[in-house]
Amino acid sequence: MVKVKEADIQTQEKIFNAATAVFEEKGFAAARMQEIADRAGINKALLHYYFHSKEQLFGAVFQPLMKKMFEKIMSVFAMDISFEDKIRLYYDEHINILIKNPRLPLFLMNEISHNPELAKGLRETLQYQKISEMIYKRHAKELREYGIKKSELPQLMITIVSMAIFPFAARDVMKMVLFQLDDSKNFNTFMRERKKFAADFVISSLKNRKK
Amino acid sequence: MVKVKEADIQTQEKIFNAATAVFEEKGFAAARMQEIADRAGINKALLHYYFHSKEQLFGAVFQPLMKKMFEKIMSVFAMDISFEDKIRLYYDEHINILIKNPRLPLFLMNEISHNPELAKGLRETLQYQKISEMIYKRHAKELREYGIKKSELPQLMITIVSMAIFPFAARDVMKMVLFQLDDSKNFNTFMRERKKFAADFVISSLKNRKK
DNA sequence: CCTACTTTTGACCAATTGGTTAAACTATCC
DNA sequence: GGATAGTTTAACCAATTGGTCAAAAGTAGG
Repeated sequence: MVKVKEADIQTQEKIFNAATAVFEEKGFAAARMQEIADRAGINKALLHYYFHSKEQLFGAVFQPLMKKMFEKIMSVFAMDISFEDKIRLYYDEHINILIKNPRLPLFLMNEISHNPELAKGLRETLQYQKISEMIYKRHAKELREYGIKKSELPQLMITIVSMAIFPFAARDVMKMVLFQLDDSKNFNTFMRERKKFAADFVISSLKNRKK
Repeated sequence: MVKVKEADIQTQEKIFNAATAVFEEKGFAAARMQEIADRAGINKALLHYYFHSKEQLFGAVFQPLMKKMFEKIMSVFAMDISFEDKIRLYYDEHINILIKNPRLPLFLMNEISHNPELAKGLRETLQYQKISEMIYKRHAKELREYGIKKSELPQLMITIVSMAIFPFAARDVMKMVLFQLDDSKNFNTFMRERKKFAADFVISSLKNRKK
């Protein structure tokens, strides 16, 4: 019988965590297997004992991260609350997550752009088509009132999402241009204030549209 | 006397163009000096004859790209037209540029996040403080009307900019989730339509703010 | 304690990579 | 047309990197 001892799981988990950290910090190309092994406190040979290759390890780290992030984005939009509440809840929840994982958006977007294969699973996982249909049905009245045509839904969704995600991707640029050098408290304050600003901004725009 | 023959300039330019393409495609870490030499149609030794090291070559490519892009963003906001016209002009011009250089935003943000030193020159180049003061003075009436406090100007600016830039950073994800596989015409159409959508969205929001 | 199996390690390897060197080539000036 | 200075090349090098291997160290059951 195959034994799954505690040590196994511990080691595999240690590797997984170390790999996540290193890949997220450095990106796939600049990440070093040696550094992952070091941070996991193990030998490089043991690393290859648990994960055949760098590619495989990367995949094991990347796929769950990607799935978790995109599902989180979509889940709010699938909830049974008013469109206005959805927008407020989305900014609140997503910005909270991103404050805890500020490097994630840039990491995900960059790796996917260098290897689009990585995102192949997303279509089935996210089922944008279905969610989009559902949103348009559930909020038919509001969206008609706002004058948002079905064909404009992608524009609206991307607009909403970009206001939360973009600042994290542009984080270091913003720190340099808008704030004092490497003061990350300023940035987090900015993002916490942004929850309300962004929600108000979007809702205000929708309520004022000329149909 | 130091001669600057045509061949010199040609060679240096060929290297510069090849390096720009390769760095932008692969990123610093994954870029290979050999590939840059190949694409420039020259020897790897000659590459090092014109640019001592990979770092130096990267700097020579990166700095002008970064400066050009950020100055372009700022220049529209410094013009002497109404705030509403500024917004429309900004989306029109910047999205046009980005359609021609779709990889640039992700490239710039990613390299800066991996090496913040790269953005050190931006503060003096962009002079956000000055431009921000100037905007607030020139559009005092409009901004008061919109109920935008001085402290909220960064939120507004980031909002405006994010709506144009974010889709390019998330390009491959969007292609996968929203559009058919690798059909870049769809994406460009989306972005051309976005010029109007984004401008209308921002202006509509501003005009409807509760002060 | 002995056997069988899994986990861990140190030493090692082949390929890649950024970078160098010395010689060949080209152009220019006198 | 030869000396001088800049340009280009092929061959080479040292360091790094992902990956392997065989042996050692643990672990559990009988």
